Parts: sequence; C-alpha cells; structure tokens
Amino acid sequence: MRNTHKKAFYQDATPLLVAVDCIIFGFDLEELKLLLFKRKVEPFKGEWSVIGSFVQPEESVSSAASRVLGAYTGLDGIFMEPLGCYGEVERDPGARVISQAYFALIRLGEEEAQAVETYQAKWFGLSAVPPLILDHNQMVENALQALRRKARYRPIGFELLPEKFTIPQLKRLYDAIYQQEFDRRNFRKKILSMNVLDKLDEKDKSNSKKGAFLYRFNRQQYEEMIEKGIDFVL
Amino acid sequence: MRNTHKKAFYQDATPLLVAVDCIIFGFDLEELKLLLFKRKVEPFKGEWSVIGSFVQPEESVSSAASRVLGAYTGLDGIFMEPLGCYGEVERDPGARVISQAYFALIRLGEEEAQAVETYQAKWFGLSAVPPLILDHNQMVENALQALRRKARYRPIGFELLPEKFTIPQLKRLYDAIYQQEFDRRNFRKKILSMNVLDKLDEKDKSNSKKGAFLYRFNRQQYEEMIEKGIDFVL
DNA sequence: CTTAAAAGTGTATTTTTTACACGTACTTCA
DNA sequence: TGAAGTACGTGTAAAAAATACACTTTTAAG
Repeated sequence: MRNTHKKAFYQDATPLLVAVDCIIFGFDLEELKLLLFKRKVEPFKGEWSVIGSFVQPEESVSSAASRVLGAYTGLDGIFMEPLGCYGEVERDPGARVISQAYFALIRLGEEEAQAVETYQAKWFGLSAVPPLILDHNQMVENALQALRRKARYRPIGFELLPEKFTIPQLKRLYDAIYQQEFDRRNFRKKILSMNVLDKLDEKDKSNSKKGAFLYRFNRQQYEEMIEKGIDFVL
Repeated sequence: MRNTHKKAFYQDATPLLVAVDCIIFGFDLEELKLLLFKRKVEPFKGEWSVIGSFVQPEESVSSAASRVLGAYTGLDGIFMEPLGCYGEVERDPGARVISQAYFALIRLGEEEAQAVETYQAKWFGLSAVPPLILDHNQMVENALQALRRKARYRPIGFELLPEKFTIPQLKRLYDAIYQQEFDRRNFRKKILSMNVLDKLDEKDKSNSKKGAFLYRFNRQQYEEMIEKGIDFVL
C-alpha cells in the first residue's frame, strides 16, 4: 500500500534492478584470499563469481549486503565497506542491473569452512583468481585497490586476523596486502609507536621455536588517538 | 523488446527507482562554494537540494550524472567522481529511491551564471549551506570529506581553477578546501618540486601590485610522474 | 620618494623514514 | 649435551621530508 502511494510522486521514472555484490577477503596467516562462488542461476550458471543478491524493497542497500554476507558465511557483524557502483547498461546480459559492490574482511578459521561446504564456494589466492562473470574481475581489482588504500589509514587489517595475533603475523598480512616485504624492525616500531596494541603474556609458537608475543588491538585507544587528531598511518 | 527478453532471467527481483545526485563545487578564487537548486517537484517543492535525476534504462549511472551536470550548468566534460550510494529504505518519503551521489568540480566563470539564471540555482559558501531536503546535507558533508581526501593525492584541485592560475591562487584554494592556512613558502616549494606546473611569462596583477606569475598544469608530466611511481602528495 | 602589500627565494631545525647490526630464546639433530 | 639454525626482539646511525621563519623584490598609492 505504502509503495503504491509513494510512487504517485515519481510517475515518470522507470525502476531498475539493483543488486549488491560482496568481495570477500580472508587471510590464512600466509596469503590473502578471496571467497568465490559457483553461480547457481542463469545466465552463466556454474561459472565463478563474487556473491550477491538483488536489493529488496524493504531493506536498505547496506542491509542487503549484510544479509548476503551473513547468509553465505554464517557469520555476523562482518566488517564491510562500500566499494562503488557498477552501472553500465550492458554489464549484465540477463537484464539491466545496477550493482553496488562492497568489500568485506573476515577472519579465516574453522567456521568459514561452512560456506565452502554448504555453497559451492572456494577460497582463491589473489594470484590465482579465475575469470569471473560480468565485471566481477574488475570489482575484485577495485576491491584490492580499496583495501590497500584503506588499510594504510584505518586499522582494518585487524579484521583479517584472529583477536590475538603476533607482530610478525600482522606484518605478513601487510606484506600480503601490498605485495611487498616491509622491514621487520621498522614495521614493529611503527605499529607499536601508535599505542593501539595491548601486549599479552602469551606467546604463539606456531611460527618459530622462540615464539612471538601475542597482541590484541585496542579499539578504545584507537578512538582516543583519533580524537586527539593523531592519524593511524602505516 | 530487449528488456522484456532480459527480464526473463531475474523474474523474482523487484526493480527500484535509482537516482543520481550531483554535489557541485566551485571556487571563486576566494571561497569554496556549492551549487544548490530550488526543487521543482513534489515532495519538498521549493526547498533547497543538490541537483539530481532518475537513471533511465538506456543510460549508465555515470552517464546519468554527466547528463545532469551538462543540463544544469551548460558545461561539457565536467570533472566528476563517484561519492557513494545512499540506500536507506525511508530516505525519500516520495518513494523508495536509491541514489548514487557524485561530486563535481567546476571553474567559476561567466558561463556558470547560466545555471543560476535559467534554473533557480544559487552558489552558497561552505559555511552558509542551508538545510537541504532528504539526506542531501549528509551528501554534502561526505562530498567535502571526499574532496579533501582526494585533493591530497590527486591533482584535482586544478579542476576548480582557470587554466592559467598563480601559485598564491592555488594555495588559497587549498586553504579553502582544508580550512587551514598553509605556509606560503612551503606550499610553493612542495608543489613546484613535483614538476607538474609550467610557468608562463604572464603575470596576474589582480591580487597584488607586484603581480604573480601564471602557471599551467601539465597533465602529461603528471602522468609520467605517476608512471615512474612518484606520488602526487600535497 | 616613501610606504604598504603581496610575491618570491633561501636556510636552519625538527621530525620521520629508511637501512642495517646485533643479541635472544628455543628446537633440532649430530 | 651442545652446536646450529631460525625466527623474534631491540637499538642506532644516516637520509629524507616536513616545518618554521627571515629577508629581498616589485610596484601602485599617497
């Protein structure tokens, strides 16, 4: 009813299909990965794609993205950022579809196997991304650029790590994101100088005999830092 | 026909109204300004808003934005960047409308009076922006943030200046964008060190008795600089 | 012909980034 | 059992970049 009433205002305009697409990154403490799905509908059924859905009339665009993320990973409260609008007329031969893309960051652990099992999904290393349908390869490329841009100025890298992580693990993540090797010692110096990490008493020995101390991101201190006008810059 | 055929694929999805909105910045060599329009349609007829339009089935989203910019300023090839998607369900009481916002930068000169005369438009200083309809004030705020973010790493400031400009004028622009006074001498040093400005033999005396030399942005040298991996950073 | 006002040039200081050397803890294996 | 290997952790010197600030130049106006 309400919609019928509303439409009275903008009679002349033509509604279009609107979708959200989610580019999902994960990090297995070695390599940056991308979660891709085998498409279940025509056209292009069976081909690889990022995951998406049409936006429903009763949900916001960002809720649609959250819904998609929740549905396909079984996870809640996943970190997600808008990436951009893909609005070419002929981008989807199936129909005129405008897509708003998001990129999401998730911690790779046990639970994530769920998506891989339940849906025909698979984690791909960044250097092994297969050809995707439509403009999805473009989206992935843009998502990676956006991730690189953001990770420099916002502490979003932590979204890809377990709650407790070591400095060397964090460095490996940044190495993976920027495809370059940061200096071990300078990296540590810089990140610690920002005072947003709490050092724990535990060590992680999975990577070395000596073991590396575990740290935890302190969001509160980060916010205080921002309040004071100090930037997070890696 | 084609559309009818296409729709066969995504039967279950509901099309929605999609609009573009353009946040238009201008610079009069003194202050950063915003071009606002008196809305001509219900709801909110007569109130101030940024300019926009619905996206038509046969045009891309970015073409729609270009169309709007061209139509309301009489100018062609205006610099424009996507800003983001505004997709809350209840953002427009007139209907469920998803808006993709763009921000645009134009040189303030004589031609621009056209918009102001033909349409009920007006340039507002940034500190005097009136209450706008819907979430347009939010869009304006985000656009300003985006402008600040971008202007630091991309030479987009030049889009707001005439082709020939002086270094002090460029500085005043950056002062206006960032709402802070940069050091005259350091600013000059930095921008000149990037070698993307061609010094001309003419002087502009509108601002001082001595006159300041005019410069021109050299896009080619800028691209070469980027090729070499050197960043433009102000 | 002095003054005022903005433009232009130079330099010293501080801060940040970069490069790199050494000591430590703990496991493995001869 | 002790030597070797490996990743972790700390410190320091040099280079580069950002910042602060002083002085000179040009020219219209009084």
